[in-house]
Amino acid sequence: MEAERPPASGPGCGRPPLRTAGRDPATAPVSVPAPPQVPGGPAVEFALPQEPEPRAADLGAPGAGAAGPPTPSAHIPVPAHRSPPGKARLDEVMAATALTSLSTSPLLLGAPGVTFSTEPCLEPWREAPVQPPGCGGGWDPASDQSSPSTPSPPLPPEAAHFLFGESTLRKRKSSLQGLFQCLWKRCGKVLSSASGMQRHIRLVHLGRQAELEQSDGEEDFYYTELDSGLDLLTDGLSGLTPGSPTASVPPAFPRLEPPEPLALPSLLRLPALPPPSVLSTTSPSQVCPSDHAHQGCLAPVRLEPQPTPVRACAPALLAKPSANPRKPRGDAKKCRKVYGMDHRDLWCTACRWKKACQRFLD
DNA sequence: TTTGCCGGGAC
DNA sequence: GTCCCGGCAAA
Repeated sequence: MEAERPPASGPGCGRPPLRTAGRDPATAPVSVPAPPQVPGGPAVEFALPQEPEPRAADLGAPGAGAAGPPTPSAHIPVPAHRSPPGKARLDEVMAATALTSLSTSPLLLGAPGVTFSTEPCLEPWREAPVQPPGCGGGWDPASDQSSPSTPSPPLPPEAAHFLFGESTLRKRKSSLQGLFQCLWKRCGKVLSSASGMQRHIRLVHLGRQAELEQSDGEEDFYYTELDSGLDLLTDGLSGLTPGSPTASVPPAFPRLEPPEPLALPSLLRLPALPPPSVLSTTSPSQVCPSDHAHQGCLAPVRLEPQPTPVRACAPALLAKPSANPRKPRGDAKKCRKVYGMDHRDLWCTACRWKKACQRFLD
């Protein structure tokens, strides 16, 4: 009787299988695979693909195995050939950028980047126009159960990095560097100061008055600092320079495009509940290589002047997990199953109390 | 239908 | 604090 207690509170110490094997003649049939969940293997793998995700990625990147070769080293190392760039190289890159972004976003083709004014509205071009007036409010009436406008505090810092960390990082960097390039399509203007660039964007692209000092950082999304930005930029493009310009674009800023053609819903759902473990165990930069469906980590995101989507994702991300904290239910057999109803006294306390099993953790 | 366990109540 | 259980949702 008293021997029972330990395992309940000490997850690591008590391993039931021993007991199971010895004393469970009756329930034996069921308890065969008691150990399966022991290896940490599955847990880790599961982390990323919460849904039939992997397939989406495959679809996006046809058998060519796009994920294979380029991704891993794509965004970190900086090839040597890039060092002596020169203006010509810049122009190339810029041109390619413009071209590619144009080809990937039909929406902007129709509307030369004027539609999204200063409205903080979340992704106006994407969301259905039916959205209620206070578009800042709920993005999806159906799933919006938790407070939409005020994301719950439990935002894992890593997640934040993953989402908008880029912009903040960039800001930090930009204070050190000198050239800033406008990322608006067909623009590519290069200025020497961030403030100048912001003004340029505000005036020329956003149609704002320069007087409106309140730069909410939105402009930051539209330009990039050349030294650092170029690397990322060219990294994204490096693959295409020689041959087909449009070929390798997708990986650059797919963040705006859901991995699946079905688009929006899946995009918003994606973040549903990235097990915190994943986020914490892998640094943002490492996440991508493994699965470029997460392109979120690629800086070039900002290549396209579509600021809001980036942010729009965040609230969705945050809202979801808190909305349904319930665990998916692990595959591990629980005390109930292992010991059976008639050996309830063998269950861990949690199981006895109908709480989450503490002995057979998932 | 079974199972895991959340939420909440009783003690 | 421990203990129990109604009831929900996933399998």
